[in-house]
Amino acid sequence: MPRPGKSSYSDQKPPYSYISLTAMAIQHSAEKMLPLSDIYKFIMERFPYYREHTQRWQNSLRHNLSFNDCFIKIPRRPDQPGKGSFWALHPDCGDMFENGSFLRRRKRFKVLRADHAHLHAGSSKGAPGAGHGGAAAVGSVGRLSQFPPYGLGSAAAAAAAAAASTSGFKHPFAIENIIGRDYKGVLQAGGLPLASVMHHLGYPVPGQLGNVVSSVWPHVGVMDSVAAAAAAAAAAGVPVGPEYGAFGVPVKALCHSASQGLPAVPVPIKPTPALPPVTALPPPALSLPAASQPPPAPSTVCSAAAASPAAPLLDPTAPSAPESKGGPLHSVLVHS
DNA sequence: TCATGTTTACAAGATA
DNA sequence: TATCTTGTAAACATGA
Repeated sequence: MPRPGKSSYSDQKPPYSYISLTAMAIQHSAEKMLPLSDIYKFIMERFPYYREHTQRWQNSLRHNLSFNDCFIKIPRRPDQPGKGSFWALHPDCGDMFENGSFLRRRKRFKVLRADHAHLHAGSSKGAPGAGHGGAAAVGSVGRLSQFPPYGLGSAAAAAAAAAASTSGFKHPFAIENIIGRDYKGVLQAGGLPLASVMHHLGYPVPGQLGNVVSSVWPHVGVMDSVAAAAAAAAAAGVPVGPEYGAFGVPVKALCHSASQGLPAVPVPIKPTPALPPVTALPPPALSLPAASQPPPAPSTVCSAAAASPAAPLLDPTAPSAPESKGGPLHSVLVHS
């Protein structure tokens, strides 16, 4: 692992996979979604290594976006002209990484087709077994393309949080996963709104969470996603209410997937070597003004999901038909 | 035309 | 050794 510099890995290739880099960029954004060009920009700004050979790595990155279920494509709103769609993290892409280690996922996030038709539509894609290693290539990513062209934004985070609260699911980029074992006591004095936000979400708030995130992802600021997204949504005049998340996404639908559908099922594999102590990592290269973020309106939260009992983990009757990124979906974490 | 997005294919390294 | 994840390349389609 290259020795990080003051704020970047200089010209060395960062030890992060494209999935991690993309997730960083998305999480760093206020709305928790970015167009492809901004993902490029984020990576190039923070990792000089990626200022060269752009064709190569950008092609790889696009491949990852399309291929990996943990990324979802969100159509632009009519008032957001521009090329390409927004990309966000799938609400259910939980626990892909082990204990917040982003160097290599412990399992691949996969979305099964079943009861998530409301979440995903569009063309089915991804011939099973093709590409990336035969059986590994069971790509079936959810697309939100049948959603009105609103952003997913914090709705994804909200759904993820709701899922976490109801099924023990943890978003891989959720603070709990990212900070892993080291969160205790770190954020006590942070005063960040995150805890209150998580509380609003029904998220199990351990009492002290915070910008430890920036220690694990030194190039990313605090991921106060929900608060930031809700604030951004409010500022943007996006419909926010019981039916819609901060960006107009029908949260009910999203939360349905979390509470009644099949949440991501982390499959324990093995004990994970602990991450290097966070103190060994460089200071964050950037930080978000998270401490000044107001808490989101509770109405953006999928309270139904939060209040519902734990969802059934698996539906044995669910069809196991060839999967693709379109169509009804279950979210599972695949490991064999 | 170019950026974006999808899909297939192969190779290397890690892991069970 | 088999499987899985990741990286890379390339062909192709689509839309601004």
